[in-house]
Amino acid sequence: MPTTATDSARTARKSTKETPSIQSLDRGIQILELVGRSALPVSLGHLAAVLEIDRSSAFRLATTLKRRGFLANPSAGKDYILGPSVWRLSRQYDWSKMLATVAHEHLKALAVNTNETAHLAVREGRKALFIDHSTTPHVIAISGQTGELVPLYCTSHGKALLADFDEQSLGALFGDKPLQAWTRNTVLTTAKLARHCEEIRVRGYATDESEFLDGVRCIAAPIRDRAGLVIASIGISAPVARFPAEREKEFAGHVTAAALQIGELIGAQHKE
Amino acid sequence: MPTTATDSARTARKSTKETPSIQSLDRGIQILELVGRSALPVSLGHLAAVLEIDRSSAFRLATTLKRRGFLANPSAGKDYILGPSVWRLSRQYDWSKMLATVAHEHLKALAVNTNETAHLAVREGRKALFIDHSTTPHVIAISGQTGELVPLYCTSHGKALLADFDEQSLGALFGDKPLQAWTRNTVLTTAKLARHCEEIRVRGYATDESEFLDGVRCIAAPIRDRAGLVIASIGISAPVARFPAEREKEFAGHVTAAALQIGELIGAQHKE
DNA sequence: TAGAGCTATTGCATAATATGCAACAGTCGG
DNA sequence: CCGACTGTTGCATATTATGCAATAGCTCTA
Repeated sequence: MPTTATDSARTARKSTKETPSIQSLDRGIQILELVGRSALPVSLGHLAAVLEIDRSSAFRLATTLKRRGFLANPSAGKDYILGPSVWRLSRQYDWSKMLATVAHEHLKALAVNTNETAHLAVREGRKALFIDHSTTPHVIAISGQTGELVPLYCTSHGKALLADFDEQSLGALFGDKPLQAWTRNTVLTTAKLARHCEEIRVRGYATDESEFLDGVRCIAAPIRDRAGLVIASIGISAPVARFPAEREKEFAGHVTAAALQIGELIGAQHKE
Repeated sequence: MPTTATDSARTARKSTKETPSIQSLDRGIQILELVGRSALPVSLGHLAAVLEIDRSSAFRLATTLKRRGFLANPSAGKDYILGPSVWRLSRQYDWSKMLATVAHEHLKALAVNTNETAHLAVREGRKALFIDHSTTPHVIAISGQTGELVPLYCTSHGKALLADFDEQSLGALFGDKPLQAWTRNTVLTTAKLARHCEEIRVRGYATDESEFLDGVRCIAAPIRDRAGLVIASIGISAPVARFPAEREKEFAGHVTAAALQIGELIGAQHKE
């Protein structure tokens, strides 16, 4: 079995270090990934061909997956699609926990690199929810409360999360209620907000020039999944004194890099 | 290995008939299910205990799963939570396809039992989308176009999908635009619609008394996942001539039973 | 209708693979 | 500093997954 040797060699150099992977489980997962990736139902032959294993093996793996509800047969015939169990699993789970987990090290790195407080946020209705943060030992620090809800339209995280919204969607989201002015800089119209969003899409990051809290500047970048959808945001906050305009580019670099890395982690997929 | 013998015996008598299940893949899936079900991170020892396998085996299975991103370790330590891959899989997938698949046989059975056209629908914004249908050989039949979009507020499917909405949420959904009157019976206010919804929650099914198309009566029931959320609807349509009031109870029984069965299928989970 | 060519499915012998055991390492709490 | 616990690795064994080959079901076409 020459394939096996090559395979384990590739696997070995990977992440954890070198605990051997269980072959049949790994193959089962590959089947799930393959079927999940394909828009059309996948035939048994196709599975076997891609994994380079015998049809009978593919059949038995697929059958096991089907018994557990991870695969299903479209009404028509015998090709495979993902089953209800995958859905169930993802539904009953609190994903912000997972996000926080995989992103935590990057968050910490960002805090260290910039020497400022870093936050991780997701959208929750008309608010941004901080699901994790990492501080640095500063006398004056932006208090980062994980679990805190802040408005979308006047924070860097909020605006990063809105990056792909146009004026119409913004209107649909915020309704006709006027936006509350938190500081002199708060953006108050969806029209202006839409222009901000456009800029965010172009630059890759959002700013908050004391639009929510006086004396605080923030930068945040949208985290996108492999399909390009914004699923979260990562950024830093600092008192204006420590965040002069000339540092923006430097900070932005760190923030967008972190966002990209996390996005790739979420969308990560092993070869073969 | 006495555990193994007992285990395979249990597995063998299961569903599809008797193609043997692949042990290690099956165990890996059990781990996923277990971790997915648990609110708290799961320790290696716990995994081994529940599956009744050795700690080392559990470790190797979990490691394989982790390599593929199906498990992850919370920032803290070495316990397991579900990983990003599960999310990815569920995200990039069109679930209405899967729903149609698992529900198709029930849909067909419903059409046969009632001898009328049966439909399966999901909510798509402010519309109900028919994702599958099954007809019976009638001269006069309600044409069931899979892929068709119909209004939510004046169809049995639509109202079933709105079952858990109160007047406020209805207002948020439909805005202040007045509802279009399709027939003399169309419900035109969110207040009245909210009362319908309440009735649907109590009775378990929604009706359409020619509120969208004259001369057509429909019944539909919400399909709920294990958490109780409405995810789809199933129902039948018939010309008024074939659908006298006295048959409503009979039809409703069929429809709600089908909805329940599909919901259980979606939420299905293997023992052990 | 028969048959060719396809795909799914099952039987079986073999060897590779997953497994349990046992030893090791790392961590926490006293 | 020691003991109890959990995670991790080595290794020998036999269980288990695998590939091959044969069968069964299906579709298309001649």
